[in-house]
Order: sequence, then structure tokens, then C-alpha cells
Amino acid sequence: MEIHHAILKTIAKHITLTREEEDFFTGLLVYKEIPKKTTLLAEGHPCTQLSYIHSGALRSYCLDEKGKESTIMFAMSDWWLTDMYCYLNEQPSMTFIETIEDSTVLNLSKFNFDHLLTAIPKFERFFRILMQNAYTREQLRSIENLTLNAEERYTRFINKYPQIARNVTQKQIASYLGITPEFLSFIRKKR
Amino acid sequence: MEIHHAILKTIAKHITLTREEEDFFTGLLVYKEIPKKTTLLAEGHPCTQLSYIHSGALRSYCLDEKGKESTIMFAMSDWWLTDMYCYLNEQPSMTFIETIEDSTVLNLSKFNFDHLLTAIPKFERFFRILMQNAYTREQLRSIENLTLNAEERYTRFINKYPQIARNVTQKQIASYLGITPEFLSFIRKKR
DNA sequence: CGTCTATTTGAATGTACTCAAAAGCGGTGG
DNA sequence: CCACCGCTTTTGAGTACATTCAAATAGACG
Repeated sequence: MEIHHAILKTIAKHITLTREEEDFFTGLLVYKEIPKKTTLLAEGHPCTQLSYIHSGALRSYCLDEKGKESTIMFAMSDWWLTDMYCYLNEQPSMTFIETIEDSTVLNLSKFNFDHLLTAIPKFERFFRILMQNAYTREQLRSIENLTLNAEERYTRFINKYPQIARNVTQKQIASYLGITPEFLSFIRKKR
Repeated sequence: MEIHHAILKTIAKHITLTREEEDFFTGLLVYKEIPKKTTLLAEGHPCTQLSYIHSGALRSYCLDEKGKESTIMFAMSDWWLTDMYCYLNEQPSMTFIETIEDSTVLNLSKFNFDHLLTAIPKFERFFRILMQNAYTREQLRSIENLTLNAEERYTRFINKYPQIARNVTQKQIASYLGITPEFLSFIRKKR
């Protein structure tokens, strides 16, 4: 199985590349194998990579002043992950990214990202659609956080992301839902 | 003051258009004046327009099954507003959009949006950046909703959007923050 | 096997909501 | 111009949802 097959297939859903463009693009990617429970980005460090997840599972989170963790997102195969704001604006990261499982990723540096968009403007379209989907997904999350109580949010989460729900700890789910692990445990007992 | 001056200036921050391209683009826009407290999009109706706000103030919100309103966003001059998911996917709207003040907007239909992106691919870049900013803003909102209590969210809101805070009712702010108007009133008394 | 972390359980507490009623405020018609 | 109407805001009591803290139990991993 060629390592770039999956990423090219994902891109082909939105834009059509010539063979040369495909090669140029894959030439900008750096393949990495990362063991379970490894932090690949820490708060305060430069966030220079956008990671396409080829296999495995990762999580991004932030810490508040009291040390409380909030999970920003989980990412499985075929998702893209970074601290988007800091990647795009070349700011020190405000978040942490860690592997949940042994994972393989294809990294696109910010330098190569800019280069790619200049060299093959079609990629503007691809990333426009990527950002669009991320935006609408995140907007829905905002609204659900405001309108639903913890139990309803939990139910939606496990229905929407059954595979994630199976692979992460309850503590991590709680931190995604914005509740304490104790309260999530209480919710689960009730059901 | 030419009606298209502001929108072209906003676009010029991200992409450079020729005079002909500018004319082509503005030719796709429909100028509308909308009085205060007018609903321009209602849930269940086709969401065919992306509105650039030339002047005034608007609000998008949704209703849950109990009739509770949640404000999705406020939008002032130089913002873009629609039910993005439904606009892009040509689905019936899940939200309402109404004017808070007398407003003027420039509407871009979904048909013209698609046409624009085909005719002038540079606009892919513009909308990529627009979506990018919307995404990172919305992600920050999600996290703040999870980590901050109502009082902290209120304080951040009035600091971040002082002009909006001055122009909308407390009830509307409460529905943006995901709290009841009664509780917002209580918070304000304390400070 | 031992250690470390995740999960469960329960009591006490805090945050935010519901419901009801009163007060304030803005727009409209007489 | 003012009185009335409808909506917003305030206030308070009672309640529900969710947290904190502490301690016990269960699981994962070397």
C-alpha cells in the first residue's frame, strides 16, 4: 500500500491533479511514525506542521490557568490536525497535540503549505473546502454546547463519533464535552 | 460613496483583482436595504444568499424544540453572514437571520458564488481565508464555552465586541452566551 | 507484582435555571 | 403629548444541574 494513496484520494474528492502535480504535492510531505502517548506539539512551541493522519488517533487540547484540560478535537485516519490559528499566523502554539495510539502522519510545513498554494492554486479550493467543513462543524459544536445539557452532549458524541468513543478514555471524552470525569461517570451509570 | 467600495477594499486585503474582475464580481452582487427587525431568512426556507453587510447590524439564531433561542452570531458592517452549512450544501435553512438595525447588504447567490469561483479562481483564496478565520474564531468560542463560566464569558464578550454589546439587547447577549436573561441580569448587578 | 492512572461512589457545595411578579422602556395611536 | 401596550430587565425563592473533594476500586503497563 503506497503511503500517499489515501491522501491523494481525499484530495481527488475535491480537485483534480495531474500526475506531476500529485508528485509535487507528495514531495512536500514528510512521513512520520509516532508511538502512542507522544506529544508532538506543546504549548508555547512553534506550530510549523499541518498533519494529515494516515493511521492511528490523535488529540489536541489546551490547558487553562488552573491546569484543567480541554480537548479541542480528536482526529483519526484521514483527518487533518494542527493548532490552525497558530499554524496560519506563525504564532507559538496555544495547544498540545498528542497521539492516543501508534500513529503515522504526513506533515506539511507552513513553508511548504505557502509554497504549495502558490505553485498549484487549485489547492486553494481544496483548503477552502477543508476550512469550510471545519467551520460548519465547529459552529454546530458551539451551538450544541450552549443548548444541550451534559447527558445530551454525551449521547450525541457517541452517536456521531462511535469509533472515537471506543478508542479514548472517559476522562478525554469528559474534557471534550466540558464536564468532569466524575460527572460523566454519573451520567453513564444512569443510562 | 460608491456602494462597492467597502467590499472591494476587504477583498483587496487578500487578493488582487483587475478592474475587469472587480466589475465582474460586483455585477454578481445584489444590493438590498432592509429595515430594522426584519427576518431575511427563516428556518426551513432555502438559504440561497451569502450577505456581505455594508451597514447596519444583523443576527443569526436557531430555535430548539422547546422554543429557546440561541444566537449563532452577530454581524456588523464588513462581516459576511449566512447559514453557511445550508448555503454551501443547498439544504433548507436551520437558522433564522434578522436585522437588528436598518441595514444594507450585498447578496451573493449560491449560483453566482459557484460561478464566481469558476470564473475567477483567485476567489477560492479569498474564501479560503474567510473560512479559515471563521473556523479559528468558532473553535475559540467552543473552547471558551467549555472552560469559562458565564461571568467570564460575558466579560470577554463585551471586551471583544464592545460595539455589538452596545447595540443589542441583554436578552440577545444572553442567548449568545448560552445563559438565561435573568442570570445575565444577576451577573451585571454583581459587577 | 507493584505502581500509576482511570473510574466509581458519595457528600457537600456552587453555578445556573425555572417560574412568577414587578418595574422599566420604547413605540404607537388616539 | 400622553396613555397604553408589549417587550425587556430586574428581583427573589425554590430547584436542577454540575463541580469539588475525598476515598475506594478497577485496569493498564512495565
